[in-house]
Amino acid sequence: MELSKTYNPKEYESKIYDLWEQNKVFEPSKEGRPFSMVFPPPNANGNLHIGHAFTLAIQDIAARYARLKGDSVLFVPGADHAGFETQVVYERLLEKEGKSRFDFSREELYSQIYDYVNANKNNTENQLKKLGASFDWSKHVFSLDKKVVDSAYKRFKKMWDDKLIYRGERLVNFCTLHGTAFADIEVEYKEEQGHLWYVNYPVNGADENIVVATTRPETLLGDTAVAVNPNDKRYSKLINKTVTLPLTGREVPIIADDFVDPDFGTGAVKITPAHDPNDFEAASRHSLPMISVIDFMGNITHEMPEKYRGLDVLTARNKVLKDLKDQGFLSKTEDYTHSVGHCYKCKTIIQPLLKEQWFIDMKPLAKKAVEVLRDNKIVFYPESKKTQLINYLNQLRDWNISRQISWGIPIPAFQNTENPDDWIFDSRVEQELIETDNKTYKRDPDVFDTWFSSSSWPYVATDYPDSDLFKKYYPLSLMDTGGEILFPWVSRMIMLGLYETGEIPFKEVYIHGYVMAEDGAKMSKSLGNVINPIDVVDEYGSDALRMGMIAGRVPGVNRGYDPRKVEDARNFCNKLWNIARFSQDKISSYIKNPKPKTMADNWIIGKLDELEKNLAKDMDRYGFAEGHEKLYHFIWDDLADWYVEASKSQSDGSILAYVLVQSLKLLHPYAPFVTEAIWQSLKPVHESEILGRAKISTIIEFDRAKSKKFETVKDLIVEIRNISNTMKLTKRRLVVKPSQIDKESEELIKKLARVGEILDKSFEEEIQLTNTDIIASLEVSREVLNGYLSDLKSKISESKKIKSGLEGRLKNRAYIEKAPEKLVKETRDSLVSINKSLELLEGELTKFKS
RNA sequence: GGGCGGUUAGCUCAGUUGGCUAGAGCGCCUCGUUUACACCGAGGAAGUCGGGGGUUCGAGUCCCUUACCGCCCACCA
Repeated sequence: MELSKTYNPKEYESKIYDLWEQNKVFEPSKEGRPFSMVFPPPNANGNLHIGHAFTLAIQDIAARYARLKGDSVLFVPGADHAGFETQVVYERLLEKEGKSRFDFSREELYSQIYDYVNANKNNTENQLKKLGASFDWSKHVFSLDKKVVDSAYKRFKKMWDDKLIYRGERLVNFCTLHGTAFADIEVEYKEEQGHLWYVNYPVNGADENIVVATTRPETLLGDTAVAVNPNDKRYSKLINKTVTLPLTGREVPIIADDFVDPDFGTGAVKITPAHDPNDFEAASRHSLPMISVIDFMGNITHEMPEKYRGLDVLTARNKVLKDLKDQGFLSKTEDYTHSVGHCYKCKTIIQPLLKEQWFIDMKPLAKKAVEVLRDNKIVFYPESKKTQLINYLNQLRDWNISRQISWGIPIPAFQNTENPDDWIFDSRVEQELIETDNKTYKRDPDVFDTWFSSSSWPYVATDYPDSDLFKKYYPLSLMDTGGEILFPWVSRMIMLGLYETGEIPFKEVYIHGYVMAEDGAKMSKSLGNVINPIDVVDEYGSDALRMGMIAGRVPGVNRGYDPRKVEDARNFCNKLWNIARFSQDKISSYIKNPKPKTMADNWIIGKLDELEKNLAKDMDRYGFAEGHEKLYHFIWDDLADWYVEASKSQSDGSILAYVLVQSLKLLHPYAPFVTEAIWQSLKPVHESEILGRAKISTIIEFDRAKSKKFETVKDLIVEIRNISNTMKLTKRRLVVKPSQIDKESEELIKKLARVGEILDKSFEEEIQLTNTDIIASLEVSREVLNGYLSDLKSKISESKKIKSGLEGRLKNRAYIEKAPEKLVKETRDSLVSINKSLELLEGELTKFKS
């Protein structure tokens, strides 16, 4: 096959992906140690972003490297229905048509969104294929697949039976625009400029006021107490008295509770149980009534005094303030900065509202998770993420799993129409009403939080509990995700995995940082700095994007996207391509274990051996960037710049073929497309039809002495090039004793250092070479030699500096005694060789003096 | 308030348990078209590793302290 001058990814990538799929390259092999991963399921509703591409790059490299090693690799793709997210996207579409979710029933909306998602699902899958994802597509899991839904029901039932699930009227984080509650972790807090208003509450039976400070004066309509610290002497005589609530005239008690900070505000705090989590807890402790002031639309409820009813929160606040002022209750106003929770989608202020919801008691689940983490049952990269996770788990509150949206898995719970406290579990969720024991039950209209189902991913994807898949591949080998879902996803997979299967869900966790925009800011549509990975693939190729993102990145740290790295990676692919182009003519047939003959042969085999071993070390600890750098420099520097050049004078191409074949294997995880494209064009040269299925092999034997000799000649060549370039030598004649150098070295020097002649005689004007053990010199003119003087002087002073450094160290007795013996020996050797070259250099200097 | 990360060449970043002359890519300068590649080749310049102190024979690496940048969590009447 004729290869074009530059590698054109577009010409090959989709064909190669088809080739892999048709040959079922990504199915787990029967033999080999199990290695398993699930890909964090992207939302089924849209396009992949750069973060997906990065996650995929990491995992795909790990998967392909495992296959290369001979592991049996299970790599499972998936898609998430992303309940709330997707419904928001769909509502935006409806909005464009002038409609809203209120125009449809729950069932209608669900089926519309289902059709919409189905139409978009292929899009995401095709993009993943473009990125080279080596998934076993036959194992694909969608989070609304029957097995996921069944598992959610089973788990809900089990938790219900274990009394881990409870239904309760609790404060939930409610977005009044979207009309749904959120988990604590979904609320976004932001610092905001506000005010602290001081309000007088007249104490009954005493001629005084108790002053409370508040940022939300409208909520005083729902106050059911005033609290002070029990040890606060200022207020001790008022405890158990009552106050008359301004504007409502209601009488509420003054209570004592430890949670009140005497130093904040006035040390007295109004208690509004229906709209503040602390107040809610205090009210529970003191059995106080809870009065809702704000409804689920964000307006003042009908239980409130008539003049405020139906007003939105802000209008109500202003009216309350005016009334307080007019009636003399407002004592003062201060500016105050505090943090306010917002809906992470629409930025509406989150209202803590009282609502009946399903909650999971997290304490026992978190406790088990902390135990396995403390026992180091799961290895984290970077390790610091484990500590962060433990801290998070230790302060975890109960999890609200009810969502008031249509798009999701219906909660399989039914309420007795006659008795609101009678709830039963039943999976007949397609019916709104069911009959059991002659009683009628009505389905809970809510759906599960998406994370409730996605947290079962590791064991659902492997078909827990009885499948062979589960037995072989669970716990998963590696879980890689971005830092942003360490808490919402990783933590819950650990807790639920332990709860349901009794085992950890994965053995290792790799947390990668975000791919930021070039300037280090977060990528976001509103800033217009988003990089679309598919555009990059179209321009530079899939391999280039992968390697460009991986290069120089460490786990857990956010870094900007660097287009220069992608471009460099594209060039690298082209370099490899051209090595193959060059090799094509040189190699004819496949020899499994060729014999290295020349110095260069032995040297490159030595380098290849070193590469394979070091790469294994890097990959064992998921050092993706380090591995990449080693491959890059081996292929570009050692193979292309030295071996290919040296081998141009060789007729036997068997070692070139061997090294190329092994290099393709080792690079394949990082650059699957270009390596496979080359592999396919080199058909007669290797044992395996498809590179994606090739296995790593032990590198053939080589002669270390010959390899070392090549290294010396290489150093000599570099020195000749250096002097020739800086001194601008046009004609290069090298003087060296025949005993110093053999025929093979001579050829290499002539060819690679562009030396015209190698002679066994002295010239009047010469520059002595000092970097190797070979005594040699370059013939130069008097003029050049004079110009060399300053170079020579700086070389000498540099060598002297090094020399004195080495001597200083060796004079230090403590160094000799305490430093490792090997190091001291190395220092002595260095000193010997620096002395030798210094001697030569100083000898040169005498030429100028004479 | 608590926790975490970053600060190394003009730019973007590596630097694994302390070890010798601190690296890479890009950019920059000089030269170059020699039977793969200009998405190229050869050579070169460029860093007192944020500041200060300490431990050590030896510190970019460990400890203390300080400055700046960024992230996360909790509370906020």
